[in-house]
Amino acid sequence: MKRRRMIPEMRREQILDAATSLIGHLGYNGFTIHELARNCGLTNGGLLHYFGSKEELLIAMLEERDRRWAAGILADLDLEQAPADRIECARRTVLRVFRAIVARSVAQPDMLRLFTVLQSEALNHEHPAYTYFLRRETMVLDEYAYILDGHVENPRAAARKMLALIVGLQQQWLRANQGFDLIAACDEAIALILPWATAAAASA
Amino acid sequence: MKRRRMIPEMRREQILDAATSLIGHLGYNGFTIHELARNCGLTNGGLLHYFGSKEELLIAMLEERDRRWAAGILADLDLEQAPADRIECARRTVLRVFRAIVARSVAQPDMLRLFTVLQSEALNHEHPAYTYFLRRETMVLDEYAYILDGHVENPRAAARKMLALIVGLQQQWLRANQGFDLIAACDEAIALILPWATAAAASA
Amino acid sequence: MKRRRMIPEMRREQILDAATSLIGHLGYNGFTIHELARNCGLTNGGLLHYFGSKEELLIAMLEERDRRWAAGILADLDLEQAPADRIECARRTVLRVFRAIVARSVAQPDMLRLFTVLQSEALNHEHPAYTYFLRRETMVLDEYAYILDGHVENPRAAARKMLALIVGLQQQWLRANQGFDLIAACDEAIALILPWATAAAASA
Amino acid sequence: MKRRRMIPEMRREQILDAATSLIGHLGYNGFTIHELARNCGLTNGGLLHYFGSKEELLIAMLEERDRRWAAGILADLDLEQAPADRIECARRTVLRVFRAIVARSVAQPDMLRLFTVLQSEALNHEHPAYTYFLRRETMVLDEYAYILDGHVENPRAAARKMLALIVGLQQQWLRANQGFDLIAACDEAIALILPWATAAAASA
DNA sequence: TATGAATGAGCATTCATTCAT
DNA sequence: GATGAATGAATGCTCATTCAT
Repeated sequence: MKRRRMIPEMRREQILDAATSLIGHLGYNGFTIHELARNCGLTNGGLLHYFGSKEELLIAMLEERDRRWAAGILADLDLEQAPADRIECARRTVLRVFRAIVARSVAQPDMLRLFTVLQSEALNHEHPAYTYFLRRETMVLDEYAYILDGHVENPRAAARKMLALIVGLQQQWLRANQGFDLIAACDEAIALILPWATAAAASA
Repeated sequence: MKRRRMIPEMRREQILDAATSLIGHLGYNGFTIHELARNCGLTNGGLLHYFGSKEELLIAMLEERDRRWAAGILADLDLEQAPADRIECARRTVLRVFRAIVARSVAQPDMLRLFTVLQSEALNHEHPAYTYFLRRETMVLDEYAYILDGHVENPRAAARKMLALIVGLQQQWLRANQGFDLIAACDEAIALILPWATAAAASA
Repeated sequence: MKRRRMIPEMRREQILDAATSLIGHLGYNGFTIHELARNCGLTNGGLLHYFGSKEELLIAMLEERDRRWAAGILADLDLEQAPADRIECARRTVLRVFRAIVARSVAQPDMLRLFTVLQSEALNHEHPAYTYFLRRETMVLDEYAYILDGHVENPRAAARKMLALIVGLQQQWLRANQGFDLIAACDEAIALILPWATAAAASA
Repeated sequence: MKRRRMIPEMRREQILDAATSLIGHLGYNGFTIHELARNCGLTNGGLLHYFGSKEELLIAMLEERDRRWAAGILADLDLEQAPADRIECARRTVLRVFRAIVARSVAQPDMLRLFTVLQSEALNHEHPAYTYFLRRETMVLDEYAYILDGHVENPRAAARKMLALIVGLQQQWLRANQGFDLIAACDEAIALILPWATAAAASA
């Protein structure tokens, strides 16, 4: 067989792309190094040349994808109309942030799938990504609470509900094969937590 | 080793109990027939004597557990103070139903775990429980919408949000190692969707 | 393929026989579970049904073969002309013991090979049989010293030399493809350490 | 990573040093090109640039080390007090030769280890060093017999025993973690074969 | 001279499943 | 009703080797 050498960075990218889709569908326990390698047009060992083991691959991918995910959300925010200060939490900004989060999921459903599937699989203490998602959830809740501060009575509790709504609706959306308008559904959900949002949304 | 013959029904029960816990932690892809058999004190082949294959076991267990789950919720409702008619959808009844659903999760966290883990794993079309959870979600949403009918503007959309909130908070609760008051959190969440619930709850 | 079920004890025996030869030729690092299984007419997993892992197989085999080896030597001693008491260390008995040891190697060269190859491979601390052979050598030296006590000036030092001679000559004999008379060579060697042996041998 | 270019001869030397230790501990089957390369601070392919394959490396190393080994022994002999003629086999010379051989093992235990481990591993006909050690043993026995000629009754048989004693005691010494005086033990052993050695040693 | 991407074969081990007992 | 011997496919990973750079 021909030996197709690729620029390492592109190869890594290719592998992470394929892994995102594969793990997003089959989970960490369900996918195999072999199939991932095949999807990338190389052999078993060739793939492990980049990521020493299945577990390392998972962690490396999660971190890489998470960075990109966050960057994507921030980019969307800047693109639309950047606020002078991201921390300036005017009502419009708060809304725009949560909408950007949801919009990202719609724009990249395979990445949404990845996080959705792994997040549940990683409820188990022995799962290699258990710690990762434990920390991530804490961070996200902190972030949400921070953003909501000043806009609701109990920011921590509101953050929990906001995250629950988004996560729950996303999961329904995936199961329904993306068969309803996730952004609209989330908009309504956000309006539950931020009552003034309805009016703001109308004017947006 | 001693050959401990058991009454078939008890054996089945024992296997399903063990499977609930094991699959709840490791998922369908993550658990092995061998470990399940070991947990039940019998061998590989002995277990498959009851359920012909891993897949059959999964489906049989899901149906059995689902029945029991629903029965448990109904029982809780009757126990407290059964309404003359389950379909009589007075405000108090609506509240009691959703509270009973959440209370069940708190009472049997291993079963909650089972559904939570499988529901995400089964997002994949090829997963043996894909169809099962697709139907289940449809049914649950129908049921929720039916219950909420007359109490909210858009029952279908409200059902989506209600389910999202419950599912999302349950997942957080499991990840946080049951470290917050799920019932209280859900009560607040329910109150978001049913604004009159706060007052009702206070009087309850 | 036909499923040839064997009586477990016979299968174990068959596997240990095949393993003795295979490991004796290739060492622990050199042989593969697959080839051993093939030699026994069963598959990879079928073999590991008996011995859970390569390492377990090695240890189990060593212990089993060692027992049999010692039993063989004792049997030879009894057969020829059993002394009233094995511990009665008259000159003739001492001679007969060492001769029986060597005779055993000649009678079962594949087992000699096994011990010879593993003993050197296991000089490494990380080798799974390192501890085994460390203990074994200590025991053998103790035993030799015990037997030689009263017949030489320094029994411990004599035991070292006796063992060195036997081990060294056996290795030469294996490399020479059994091309010289090991028993004669060892007899001469024994006579070096037990000077009265020559006369005794002549009269035996 | 920095590409540290070295003078080829030094690199070869470095590799052979590392290989001596690694193979001495793990054997030919047990060591890996990768680990050897890592020990030398270069990569897999970089190492094979010097020795085309694992097998070639082994043979090259054996020959190189053997030369050095013999040279070391001769050097030791010359250093002490060179006899006019190495072949002048006066009693003192014979003693000094065998002592030099043993002393070399004590001075370079990693090289002793190398030969000890490989010698047993190479009992197998398929081993890449089989022929090498077969020839080597023949040569050594010839040499020993030549040296012993005139000093014992049967030089060939005495050579066998002498080699067996040295090899056997060396192996014990390695297993005992060098926990006894090998030189003293060998001196005694030599005295078994050359009875006049005791007196000679006393006078030396 | 050396790197490191990639192969292809092979490794010990695991797993769901079958089936004679 | 249950055991446990055995299969056959698969799994993650390792290894010696090749070769473009």
